[in-house]
Amino acid sequence: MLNDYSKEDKVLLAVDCIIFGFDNDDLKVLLIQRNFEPEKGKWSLMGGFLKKNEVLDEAASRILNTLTGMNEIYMEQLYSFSEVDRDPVERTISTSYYTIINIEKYNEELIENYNARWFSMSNVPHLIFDHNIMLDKAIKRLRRRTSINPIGFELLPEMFTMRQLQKLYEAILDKKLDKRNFINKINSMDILIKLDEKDMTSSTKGSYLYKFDREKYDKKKVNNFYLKL
Amino acid sequence: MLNDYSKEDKVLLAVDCIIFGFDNDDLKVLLIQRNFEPEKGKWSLMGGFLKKNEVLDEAASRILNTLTGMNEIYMEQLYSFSEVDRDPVERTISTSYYTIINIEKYNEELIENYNARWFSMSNVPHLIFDHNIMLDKAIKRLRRRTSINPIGFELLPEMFTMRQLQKLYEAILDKKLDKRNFINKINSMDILIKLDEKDMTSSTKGSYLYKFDREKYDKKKVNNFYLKL
DNA sequence: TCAAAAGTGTTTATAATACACCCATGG
DNA sequence: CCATGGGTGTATTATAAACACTTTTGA
Repeated sequence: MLNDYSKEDKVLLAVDCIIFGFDNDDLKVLLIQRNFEPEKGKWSLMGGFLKKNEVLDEAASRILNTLTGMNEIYMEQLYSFSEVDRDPVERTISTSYYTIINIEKYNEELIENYNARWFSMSNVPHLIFDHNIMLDKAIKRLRRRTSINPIGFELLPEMFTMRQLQKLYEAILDKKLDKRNFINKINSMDILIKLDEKDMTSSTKGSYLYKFDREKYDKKKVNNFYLKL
Repeated sequence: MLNDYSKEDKVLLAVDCIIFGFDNDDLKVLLIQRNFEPEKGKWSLMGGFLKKNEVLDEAASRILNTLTGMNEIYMEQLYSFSEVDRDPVERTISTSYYTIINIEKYNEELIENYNARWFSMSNVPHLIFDHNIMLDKAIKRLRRRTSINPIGFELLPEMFTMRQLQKLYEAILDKKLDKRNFINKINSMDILIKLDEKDMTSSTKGSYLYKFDREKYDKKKVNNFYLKL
């Protein structure tokens, strides 16, 4: 008995990227308007096909880079979608990835090439194929993750105020959080450094700036600290 | 601009199944000893290739059925593994699925055809390819899931004692639980029906039998009740 | 001087954990 | 009559949630 790989069916393997962004207020998702068939003119997630010598993580990064010009952004694998007719052209399996990026750091030009636009999560259009399902799964996963692992490093300026951080969490979780409870919680994790500087742009009083303590963060991450919000 | 699918690389897409079982004491995993190349004679997860007109979930069920004869078992997609050289014969992506079954319900004959054996989790051999990594990811996921969603329906006889249920949780989580706290926790979920019958096999006093209240369970499941153990 | 956002602690409620003794029965 | 596993409740601790007033300063 021998496994003869040659008689097995091969398939196309696509990678679709759910790119979340945060603009100080709102959680948004980056969508492209397809200027190619099938479904030309419709909105869609950015995607591409896995190449022969590429692992899925690399493909996801490549696709993110193609659209935004960004590099070295952590992307997390979400799920593999395999409905037989999900792509009308040809049988295609899609492994989806998601990430959340700083909305101000993308490359405008690149985005324009793809007719890309940021959409508020409350205002997402109908997407091609099963992309709405992917997006829905991604936001649920992002919320669950946010409650377990602190996020934010990549999504905020190097220095940020507690208020910005809180707004990020509120945008992801889609609920208001109590200011005092939030600060207590974050402080109890002990992974931020409070700076002497203040950010004066948001109020007359100004608010203290913080930065992440990467070292402490890495040490604690090992045990996956649990953050309930 | 048009997407020409024909110039894209196609790949083999495998599905590997992590089949956990529970034998009243121990959490085990079902492995096969390969009687085919590559890696003939070595231990491995049961797997197969996705067929042209099959979705991944179906492939996973088919593979489980081939090995155990079992049907209609819920399998959960775990992760897609894509290292370029993970399979030495040919580029193969593998989407892994896991499940946990009642160890007494499998079909002996089928299992023998595949030289399959149940291994205690504490005693897993070296597996081919990246299968040890898959297994590790699966057990972690199973543990996390167990803390969030009650499991057990499919893994226990229709009627079971609190002690059996506790042992199942202990086997999955790999830690001892307090008897009284466990019962309180389970009761607070309010998804079990306590029967008048007792199971007399495990002690002289006998212990009450319970069964799942499927209706209540389905109602509550919607909100994903949280069970911390 | 006032509007707008920042900063700050305590109390209450809920959830998790720790813990020990009696019960029933077959051998 | 005793060894074995089954059954039961409370007190303590830890975590989460609710809650309101004062501060600063530029316009």
